[in-house]
Amino acid sequence: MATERTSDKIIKITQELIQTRGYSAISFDDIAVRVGIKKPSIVHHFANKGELAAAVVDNYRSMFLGLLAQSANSESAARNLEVYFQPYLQFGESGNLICLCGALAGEFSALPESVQLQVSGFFQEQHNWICQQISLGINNNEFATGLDANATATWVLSCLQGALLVRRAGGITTCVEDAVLTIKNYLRIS
Amino acid sequence: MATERTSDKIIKITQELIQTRGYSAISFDDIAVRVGIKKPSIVHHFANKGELAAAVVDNYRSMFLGLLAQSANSESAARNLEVYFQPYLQFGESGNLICLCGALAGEFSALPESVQLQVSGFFQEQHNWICQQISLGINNNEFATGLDANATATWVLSCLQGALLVRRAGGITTCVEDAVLTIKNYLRIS
DNA sequence: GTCTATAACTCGATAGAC
DNA sequence: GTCTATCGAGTTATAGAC
Repeated sequence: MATERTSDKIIKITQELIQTRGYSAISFDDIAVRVGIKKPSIVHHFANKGELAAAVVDNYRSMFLGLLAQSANSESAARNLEVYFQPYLQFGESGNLICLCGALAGEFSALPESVQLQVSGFFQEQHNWICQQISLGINNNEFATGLDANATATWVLSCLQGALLVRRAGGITTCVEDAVLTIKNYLRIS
Repeated sequence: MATERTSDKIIKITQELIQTRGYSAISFDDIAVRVGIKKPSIVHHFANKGELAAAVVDNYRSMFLGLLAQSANSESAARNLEVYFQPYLQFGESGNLICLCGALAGEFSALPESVQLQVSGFFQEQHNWICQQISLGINNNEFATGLDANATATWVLSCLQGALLVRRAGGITTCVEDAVLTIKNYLRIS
């Protein structure tokens, strides 16, 4: 395996730091120490903090969509949603990780505009993807009848994001599993 | 009406700032300018930034519980939950406010311990209150049978918190209303 | 591509006058 | 209780050597 590129290491470490501590609370030094370089080397790869954060979110979005394109492309909406739940369940198991964009959403007004746009884009594309799956499940007769695909999709996204928040800050360990079970119950997935 | 005390003004302004920008991104100067005083005057009322934030959350918890004790003490769980939804719906309508503790949860690991304890306490007492209402509604035959009160309560809290996040950061304006409607559907409140 | 050194700034917090 | 003045630490970002 080729040695990981420095810029990729920076992105990976920064993502983890934002997921635990947020954007405003982390510094170039926090990142540099963990990557094993010095502060100015980060600026060589990313012009400033905002550009770095925007690149981190952009990478996260690609990863997320890539996973879905690869593993959630079956004709069963229920099976596709099962894949979708996995990252949330994994973050939940970690105990102190929340969704990257959920963390950034908490301090939204304090973010540089380029980061705000990336975060908004994440939520919108997630919403679109879920919406497509709900529609598929309704047409397939996999899900309960009479569902509003759009409203159901916003709700699914909301309760997964919120579950990670409440799990970590409230110490309520079953949050994500409870959210997933409730979603399945509501959609009538056995 | 008596003139508002400076310490109360500081708490009120700080709450709004955290709800929009988070904890790490705001400074004593941001607060002082809005209150109409200078930085050092804040330290006269609150020894340091952590103590101020802890006081803000403490005040928020009292306000929230006070509202519930006053307006949500009927024998109908459905009616009590209706009161509970109001602050979330109001934050949602504002467009850029989220729950104070939802904002703080996003940067949880970066908070001073005294603030973390307050935030954890908020989520736990909210969870307890909702849990009591769900149990009441089950015993009253107001809600669907077979509900797990504890898991349902975590889910209700999660999806309201998440709805505020997704609403603001994703620009999806119907989020909170969708969450409330879905909760009612799930519990079988007409 | 990484480093040392440092500029320019902002932060939380303190000292002490009024 | 509020102020001016300031400290010391930490911040992003830059300059320039290697």
